[in-house]
Amino acid sequence: MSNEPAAEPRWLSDEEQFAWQCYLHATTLLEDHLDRQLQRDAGMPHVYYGLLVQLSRAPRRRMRMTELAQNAKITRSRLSHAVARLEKNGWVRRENCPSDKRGQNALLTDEGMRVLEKAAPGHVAAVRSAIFDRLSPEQVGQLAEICQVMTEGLQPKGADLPWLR
Amino acid sequence: MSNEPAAEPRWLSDEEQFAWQCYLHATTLLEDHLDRQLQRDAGMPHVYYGLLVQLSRAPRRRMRMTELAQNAKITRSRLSHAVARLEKNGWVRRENCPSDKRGQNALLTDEGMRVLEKAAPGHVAAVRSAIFDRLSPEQVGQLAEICQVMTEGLQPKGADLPWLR
DNA sequence: GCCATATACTTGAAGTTTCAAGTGTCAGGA
DNA sequence: TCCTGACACTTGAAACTTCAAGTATATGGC
Repeated sequence: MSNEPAAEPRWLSDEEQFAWQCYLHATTLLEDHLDRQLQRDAGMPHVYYGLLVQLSRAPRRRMRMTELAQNAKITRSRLSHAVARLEKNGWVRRENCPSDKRGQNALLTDEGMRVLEKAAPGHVAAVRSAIFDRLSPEQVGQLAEICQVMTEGLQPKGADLPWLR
Repeated sequence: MSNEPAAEPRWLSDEEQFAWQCYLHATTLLEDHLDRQLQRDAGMPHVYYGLLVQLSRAPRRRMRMTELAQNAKITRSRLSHAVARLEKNGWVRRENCPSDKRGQNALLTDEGMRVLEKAAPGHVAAVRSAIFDRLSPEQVGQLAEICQVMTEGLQPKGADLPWLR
């Protein structure tokens, strides 16, 4: 009968509102902190660093663009721009995908690997001191569980079709 | 004796690494989701919406720029640009602070209030369906606790001195 | 083979954020 | 009073992200 955004919105309870505020503060402060740390120590923002990490873990240090974007949870467009920048730095290179002429692989160069290895200790230290050195093992488990639930809600079933917009 | 970034970095354990991955995925997907939802339904990104919310809750719907920036956990510079944009939309106005000629108040206009009220239900619904409708009450408490701990680590003691860079 | 549609990726412009540098005001002491 | 340094905020340029549109290849009928 009705197709509207809900007759009466269910507002957040006090507990929920509080948790939401805490969440927003913590996540923005952390992202900010990591961005600054990496920009200072490695010359790139956090997301770009994440891309290098993904590539470093991939089979031959290379990955299809779309797969990389999916793993990093960013749009293809954003990845295109990011790789363009990383390529300019000489940390990543593109190569044509042999099996699909539409496709491109992004691959981590030796220099990119060096940059990554150089930046990693500082980055881990930052993540540690912000989170894992402060939480109990139970809390780490709780955090993982909570985030998994959230991800499920945001990334429907098959998670392939309306992929990110 | 040594002043280096740590002789041997303590890497993350498997559990920690897993939790970290979950965290990154969940937070980027959520921020993305909310940005799109609000951009579509209210014509502004999530952070800007947060600013309007803060103002709507302030005494006379107005607040000093610095205080607003602190509450929202963003830099003053970012706030300046954001308010400039919101002002152009007619949702916020600036006024000189009577007691301090250096200061400015940002204040929510009636139109800004209307936009906010119109957007709020959809936003709450989005937050709900992504988080609070999926977590148990215990998990909500755990999340708040975890985020509080993180925030403490990122926002030192007095939290006023080296305030955000 | 040919067509329609889907997929893989790129591009340019507009919007947002960061960074460094700038203006003007305040507060305390010489 | 006149400094000096701190504070409140702004500004412009560069970097990054988003959005919509574009190119090229693949795939599944017909």
